[in-house]
Amino acid sequence: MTLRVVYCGTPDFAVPALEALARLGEISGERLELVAAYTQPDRPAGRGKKLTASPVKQAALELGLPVEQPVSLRDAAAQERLASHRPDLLVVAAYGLILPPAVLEMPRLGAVNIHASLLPRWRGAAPINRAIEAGDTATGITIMQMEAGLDTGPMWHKLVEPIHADDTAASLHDRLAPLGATALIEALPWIIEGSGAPEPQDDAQACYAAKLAKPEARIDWREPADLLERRVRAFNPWPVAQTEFEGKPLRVWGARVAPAARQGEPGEVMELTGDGFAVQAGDGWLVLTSVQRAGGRPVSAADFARGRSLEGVKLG
RNA sequence: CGCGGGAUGGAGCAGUCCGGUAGCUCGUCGGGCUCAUAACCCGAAGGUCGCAGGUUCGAAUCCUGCUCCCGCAA
Repeated sequence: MTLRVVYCGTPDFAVPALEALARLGEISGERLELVAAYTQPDRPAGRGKKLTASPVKQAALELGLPVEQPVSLRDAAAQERLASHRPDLLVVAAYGLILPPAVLEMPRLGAVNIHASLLPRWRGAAPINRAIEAGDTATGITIMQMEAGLDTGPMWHKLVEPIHADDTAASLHDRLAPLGATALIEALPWIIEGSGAPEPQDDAQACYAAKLAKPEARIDWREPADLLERRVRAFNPWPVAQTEFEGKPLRVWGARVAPAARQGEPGEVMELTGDGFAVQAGDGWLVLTSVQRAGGRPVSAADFARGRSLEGVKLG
């Protein structure tokens, strides 16, 4: 008996699970065969707008898997194409395309999703970032059976991962991505054998992780320092918390909260510290420790402060 | 050919438009002051100004080509 698996994913987060599946070989006495990788179409990206393949596509090609990149799975042609792979199971991780009911019902075992939060908390597109922004002390991975709603399906498995005080979206992502692979492999036997029923989500506990948008990266200095500090971490590595210095964007890669020794205008540079410089926020000071101006590489805020007079300058 | 910024002693920058052998804030090293100090004072070392070519009496500065780094946009 062979279990035919189609993998659907796009960004880096989805790569470890794909590679883990490829390594698996067999599961529950069945031969596991990855028959195709679905990923989003190549997009113009980077300077020069060169067409760029998604991380999942690159990984799939290295694994020698057939790659499919439909623009949508809503139309009959794309669905027929998928059916031609005769999947027994769809494994989905940050794919970025909507899977219509016809697709979810096509494989014998349906579709399972690797989601980077402890559902029902943080359903949606940016669970890692929103967990940090909200100040959660733990998050994790949920393996769930997909249904028509957005991340609403019953849950097969969860693994918890603590969020450290200095975690950025980047560092947390790098722990969750392999954890997602682990969780998937652990849950796979139950899914295949249908042993035990997945646990339904309690909708009353649900909250949504809205997709990140560039405009919200702009720092509003009237907001409290502790929230700004969390956003700095939540928006690293993208879109990166940002303010304005001398009329040009200044990205903030690192910051910490400090009590206000004096009260200034929101955005005003209050004093230089050993590790950077303190800026007046709505409540308390935000000490910037790592910044990057347009055209430059990220530098420590202490370095940035050398060769400029910053005190009294207003950011914003 | 998407738009744009940058490359100057160990670090961060100024100087480039208006060519004339390099400056600032730090760091480092030596000395001094001090009970003491990441504070202060004095002094020193350290740069073929990204690479190659051109113009010129003379190029960090002007022209051409190249390499590398980065912001916007996606």
